[in-house]
Amino acid sequence: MRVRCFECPLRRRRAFKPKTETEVGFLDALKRDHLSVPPGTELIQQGQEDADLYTLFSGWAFRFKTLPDGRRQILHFLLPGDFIGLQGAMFDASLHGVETLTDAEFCVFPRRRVWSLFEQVPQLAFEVSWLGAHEESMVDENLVSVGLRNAGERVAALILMLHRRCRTLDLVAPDNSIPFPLNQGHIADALGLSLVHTNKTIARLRRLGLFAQSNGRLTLLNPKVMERLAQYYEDEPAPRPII
Amino acid sequence: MRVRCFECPLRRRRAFKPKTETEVGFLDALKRDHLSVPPGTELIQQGQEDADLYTLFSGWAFRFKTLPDGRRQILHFLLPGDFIGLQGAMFDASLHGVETLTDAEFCVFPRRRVWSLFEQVPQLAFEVSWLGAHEESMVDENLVSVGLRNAGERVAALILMLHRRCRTLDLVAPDNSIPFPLNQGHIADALGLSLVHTNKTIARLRRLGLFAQSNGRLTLLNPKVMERLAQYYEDEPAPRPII
DNA sequence: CGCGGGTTTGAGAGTGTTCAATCTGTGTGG
DNA sequence: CCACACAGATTGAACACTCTCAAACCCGCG
Repeated sequence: MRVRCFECPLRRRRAFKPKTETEVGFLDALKRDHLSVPPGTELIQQGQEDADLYTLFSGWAFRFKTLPDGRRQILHFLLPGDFIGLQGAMFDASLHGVETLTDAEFCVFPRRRVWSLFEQVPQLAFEVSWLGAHEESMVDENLVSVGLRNAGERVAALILMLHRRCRTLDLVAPDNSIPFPLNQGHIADALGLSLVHTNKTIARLRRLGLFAQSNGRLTLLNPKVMERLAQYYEDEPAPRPII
Repeated sequence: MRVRCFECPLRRRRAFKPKTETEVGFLDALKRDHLSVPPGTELIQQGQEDADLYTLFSGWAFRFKTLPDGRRQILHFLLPGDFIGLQGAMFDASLHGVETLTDAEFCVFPRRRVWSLFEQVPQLAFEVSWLGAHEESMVDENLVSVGLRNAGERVAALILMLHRRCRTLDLVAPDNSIPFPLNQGHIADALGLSLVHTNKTIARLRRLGLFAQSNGRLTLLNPKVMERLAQYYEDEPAPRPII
């Protein structure tokens, strides 16, 4: 079922900067479709040449690359409000794939019309660039984890980052828990660790009482120690654009 | 000494897309300064709040982040034509530092005026976004290296990537050598390896006859084997924008 | 009840790290 | 011209972290 940008409930959350009527009108005209897919759907395939642009409306997904021999690296995780496919729209082919972790909905924008956005609504073009720069900063952060931190620190940093992102989206429950649809394979592929070692590391941190997991949710039990362990500190971000 | 955009020799190289007179005129008006600095200069500091935007006009540099305890991760290397500081201009503070590897020159653009570029010259705004997306794709690639490849594969992939980038800039000499201002510390910090292990890995690949180094240059001796080792294959890129 | 995906555990083999020294080439001051 | 300082490159050895292989285990589902 179609969701009109005028009534978009996502945009209204306090995480996002408000838009003018004109901007919303333009986006509503630009939006080609509203897509619902199950977990494990490959929204964009690595190498795909005609990938459209999307905003993740609900659910979780991730961006990844695979090597010829099949090894997979998860580049970063996508949460509601994230803009998807800018690289694909700029280059001939998408250099990465995108796959859903949960049931997910997407707003679909035709790739042909990106240029019209730059031409006609500079404010939206600026926000697209902002989102691109923001995505890059998250990849930067992941690269720091994988390049500099050991297994325990990486797991801690990943969980803290996801928890912080959920906080800005008001997805944190009163008991400090967040939805957590990743399995250990995803975590391993995101952190550049083997599945077995990821498992043992998670078990160790859990035994240390840093966090707990149950029925698809993760509860932060000791953020202080986690932050010290991962050397990960970040303040509350200001409201961000949404396309 | 000031270099006017009208006479910019860099832009004329075949690596870069041509610009209209209007675009060049706008950029020439936007350009505030032409900066020359020695090797090891910190052009942008991590956390700096008023960082301007730059185009690397000549020389090499790199973008990096450091953890509170001093460990440093190099995010990616900058070559002539690369656009610097978009993240810094979009956010309150720059989340990374930028440091030169060689004598280098930069075209300086005031951060206040980014918006005017989006507002007045959509084509340039589009190209700024293109460059941002392109930079992200390079960080993606590095993350794949650090997350998935072992030491030998990482070194091979890094050298192949730098060689390919030099090729597009016509920096490859007839003997297949490129300028190579990185020391082993930089390589280690870029690849997430210790200095000692980086040294031993480089020595091994050199003994295998894959490449050679002498007086600040690196010669690719066996690209085929390198590509197979690193599983790194990439075709010649199309001309790209330059700001 | 059996299957499959995801999780857990143990053990041995490596890859990569740390510590500590040595070596080399270059530049500086006497 | 030599002594010395210094940064970067190199080497060896012991140790630690992470990987691979192999096997169980758990749980929801047909």
